[in-house]
Amino acid sequence: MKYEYVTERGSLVRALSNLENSPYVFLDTETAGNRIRLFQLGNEESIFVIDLFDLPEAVELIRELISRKGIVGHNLKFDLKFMYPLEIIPYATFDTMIGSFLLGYERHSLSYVAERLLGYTLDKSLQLSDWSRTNLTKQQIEYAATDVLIVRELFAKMKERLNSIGGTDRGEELLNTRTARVFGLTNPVTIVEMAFVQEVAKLELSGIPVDEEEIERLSREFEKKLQRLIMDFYIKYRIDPMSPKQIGNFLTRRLGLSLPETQKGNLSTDDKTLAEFSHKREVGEILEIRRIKKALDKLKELSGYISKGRVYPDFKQIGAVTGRMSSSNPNVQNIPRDMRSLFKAEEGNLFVIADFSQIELRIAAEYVGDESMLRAFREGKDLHRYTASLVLEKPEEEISKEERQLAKAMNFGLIYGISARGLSEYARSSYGVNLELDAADVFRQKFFKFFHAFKEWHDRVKRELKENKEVTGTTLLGRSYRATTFTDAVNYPIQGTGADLLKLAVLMFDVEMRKKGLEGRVVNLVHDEIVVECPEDSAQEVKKALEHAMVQAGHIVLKNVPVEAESVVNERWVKG
DNA sequence: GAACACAGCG
DNA sequence: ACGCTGTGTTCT
Repeated sequence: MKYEYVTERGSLVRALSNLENSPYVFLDTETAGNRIRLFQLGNEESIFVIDLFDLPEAVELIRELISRKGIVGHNLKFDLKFMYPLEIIPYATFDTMIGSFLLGYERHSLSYVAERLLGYTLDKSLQLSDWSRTNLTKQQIEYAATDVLIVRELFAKMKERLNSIGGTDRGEELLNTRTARVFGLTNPVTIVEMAFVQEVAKLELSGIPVDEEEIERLSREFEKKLQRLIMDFYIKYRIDPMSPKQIGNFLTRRLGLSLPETQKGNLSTDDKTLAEFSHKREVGEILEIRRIKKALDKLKELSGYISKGRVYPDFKQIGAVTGRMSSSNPNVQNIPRDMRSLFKAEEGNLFVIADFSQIELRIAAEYVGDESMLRAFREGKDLHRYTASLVLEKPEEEISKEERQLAKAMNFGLIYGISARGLSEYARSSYGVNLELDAADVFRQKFFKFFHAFKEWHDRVKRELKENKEVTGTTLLGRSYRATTFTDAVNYPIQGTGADLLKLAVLMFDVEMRKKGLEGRVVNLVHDEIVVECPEDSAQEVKKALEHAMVQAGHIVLKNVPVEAESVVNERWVKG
């Protein structure tokens, strides 16, 4: 393999000028301790391994080069998180790991993808070797160069495959972006995901500010409270309230409750099952203990990750096959609504909090082209109320709260692949609406009579699934997935298009902020919601920029239905 | 250590 | 009924 180990100023200058001949460079880094030791940069002909221990001044030159070049690498989030603090910011990004996700491969490590696409077997044992030693071994340097070589070959293959993904007439605007032009990409969702890598790196570097004192105070308070409740419960009943098994037996024997069975034949004691018995003292006590326990778990989770007043979660850019992100360590996408006030902007800053309203239903209406639902959205109707009035055949003004809830269950069922049984179950457990099975079926049929395009869509998916055992779902920006069950097949394009839209909105927000010279950073993303932290003086302008970006993104993805974003400015992460 | 149960979110 | 992650118990 041809590569050059660069440790002197003269060869550095030659190397970097050699890299000028292409709009992008292949890049990898090796880190020692907390910083970058090696920069491996390559083009189609050459690979240079630049040692920052010998050449600290290379940072300036690399910064200048990279600010004008796209970079191609595997899992670039990792490298970018070291590069951003050095103010090395690429002009565009292409990540072969993200490519692997988009092409639906089952694993995404460089070695797996190289094996799968190139037939190579990689030895990664040197990855964890000592990169801080003064003199690196020849093997280490060669190993460092190899990754870039592999990525270079992967890029060509992957780009071709990604560009051959067809099947969308949306997002033509995206062909004019840096990412599309630099790398020659044509599939809109590929363009979005490749550009989005930088957003995820920034998001992780930003972290989220928390009210540390309040979290610690509540932790202590809840800890004490829980200890007491558990102790009292045990003394009274000689039962461990943390054990579902013991609770199941206890409630059956002592209170004579007949509980349904779980998957493994135990007695179910979950919240939904116990809800109807909550008036009984023992059940009430269990539910109270569970409530406190859950809150304490979340407090502990958060407090274990606080560093200088912020938590720094890991975000997976593609955490679900649908393209949604996920968050962990800590998970900041499942914070209980009544605990969100524990997130507090830094002194002098405020949060701007915005979400898309009823976005999945709007997407569904457009996706299947259901004229009656599209019309309802265009007329600004409350869709749940509207559905209730159609199905129950009475004016919208006369729809009760409970009836609206029922219709809401039906509308959601539509997105998840409705069944009469599912509807009946869901209506009861989530909304406390009692609905017999045959009544549910009548409603379901009526529902499909009014939203006829949904009926046709469901039938088409069922038929195709029967014939081919699988159906390829495609989002409005061209993300695709092979579904093997009906519910997956109908849910994927809807949830997936929602993911497309959120990511595009964040990218457009970034552009908007730059254009207006505003300061502010995205600190959390929760599927249809964007949380930004910015200086308090500019919060109103940032709010406008965010709303604008979200609606503009909406116009790119959805052509036949209005998209609405609701936003507030607040010191804490609450909308009220 | 894996599988399950439970609970939080969209 | 769709998509996630964290914690604790229970089973192997």
